[in-house]
Amino acid sequence: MASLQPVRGTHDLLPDEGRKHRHIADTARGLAARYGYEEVATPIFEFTEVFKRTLGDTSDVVTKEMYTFEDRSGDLITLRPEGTAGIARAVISGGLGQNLPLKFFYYGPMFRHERPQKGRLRQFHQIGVELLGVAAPLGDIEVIALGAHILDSLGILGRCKLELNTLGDVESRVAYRDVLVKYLSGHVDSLSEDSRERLNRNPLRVLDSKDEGDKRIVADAPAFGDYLTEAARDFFARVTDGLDALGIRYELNPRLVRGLDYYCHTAFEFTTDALGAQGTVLAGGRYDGLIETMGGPATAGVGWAAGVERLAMLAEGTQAPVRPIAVIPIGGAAEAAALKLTFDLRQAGFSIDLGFSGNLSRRMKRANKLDAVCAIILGEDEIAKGVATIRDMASGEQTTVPLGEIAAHLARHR
RNA sequence: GCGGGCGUAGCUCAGUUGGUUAGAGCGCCAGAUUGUGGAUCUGGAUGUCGUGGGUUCGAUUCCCAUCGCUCGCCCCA
Repeated sequence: MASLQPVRGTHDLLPDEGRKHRHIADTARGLAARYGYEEVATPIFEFTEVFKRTLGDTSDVVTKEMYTFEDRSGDLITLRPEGTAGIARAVISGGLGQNLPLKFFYYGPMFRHERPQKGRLRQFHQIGVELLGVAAPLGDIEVIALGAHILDSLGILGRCKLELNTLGDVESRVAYRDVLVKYLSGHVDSLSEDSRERLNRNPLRVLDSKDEGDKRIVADAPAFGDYLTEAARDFFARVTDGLDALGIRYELNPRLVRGLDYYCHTAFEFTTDALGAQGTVLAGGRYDGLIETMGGPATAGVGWAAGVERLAMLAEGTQAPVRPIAVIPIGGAAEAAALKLTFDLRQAGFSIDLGFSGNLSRRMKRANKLDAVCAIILGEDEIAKGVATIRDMASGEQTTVPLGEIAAHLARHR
């Protein structure tokens, strides 16, 4: 702790990158609103139990990545590693289930104690949406369409592909889990150590293993598709039909398994190969059992989350900084007048930069660096005549304007 | 959590086969221009050579540890 370094895996969002984040958040928020999803913000910490219960005791996120601490009242608190659990909790504690369906958008920091890498931080930001109370495939379709729409608006849909799978309903999963465990148990000696562990805790995850040996075994495993109930199969077919109808392209990936335990039916993931090892850009799925698991009424849910830092690395656009008008006093006598003019113009809705010090040349340089649209120059000559000189920074053209008419003269820059 | 690479000015990087004053470009500051920015020219300031320890007459250079970044594994957004 000798040197002043930021905590590992955290970093400062300075103006340049901050504007990029805002561009992404604003784009997403705007489109979400167009689909009827309103922004909500839940606390960034919750009782640890909220995440333990919802994410599942077997997930890595819960077992080794949470920032958990005891607060001064002895409560066990966790910094949220993702957004869905907090929203589900809010739905229950606020009795929001009375007003289904609920359509929420969120944006904020998340915390996971992972090894930092490109596109993987310990404090990172996610945008996400949750649709609660819609059990029909139309919900899955809408949520995926919104995700695709946002990626498209950010100009990165073309570099992503949508992978899609179904995890079926509980009945399907129980049936499949049995045959899968039976099959894998027959090959237990050839499985990787990780997968042997998964076999006990969460066998579906073995399907997702990157180990070459595991892949060979998995290749001959019974297919989940054969064990789907008719209802689950039909549900998934209606989702894919809907995507087809909207012209949203996808690839079926039977190996796509979600890391968090609360998912069922549709699982999807927009991935890219432009980000190295961190290929997932926007991912989510259906989680019908979640709210009930937490002690609320049975409530259907679908949603997704996307990493803002990852989106920022892919997206080209950014929010342009505000171009100010520079007010430039020359000499001590003009400063009082400049101060007053500055604050009056700000009240009138203009974005004004009043350099804090320096002579005319220095202040002009500052105006130029800030990309000011124009400079209002106030010197002794001007003050004596009750006017100001307004210089258009692009053309260099200067006009003399009476002090009382400045606001009107600048109206187009408001 | 495991393995590989890297760490020199605000930024991008050169360099030192261990030896006195560590460099460039960009940026920054000042001047040419005490009432005019962007271009140009001139000058200037920068650094505990990531940190701590060891070897050595001497370490930015070699060794160890540590922190950070990075790539892969893992996990995921």
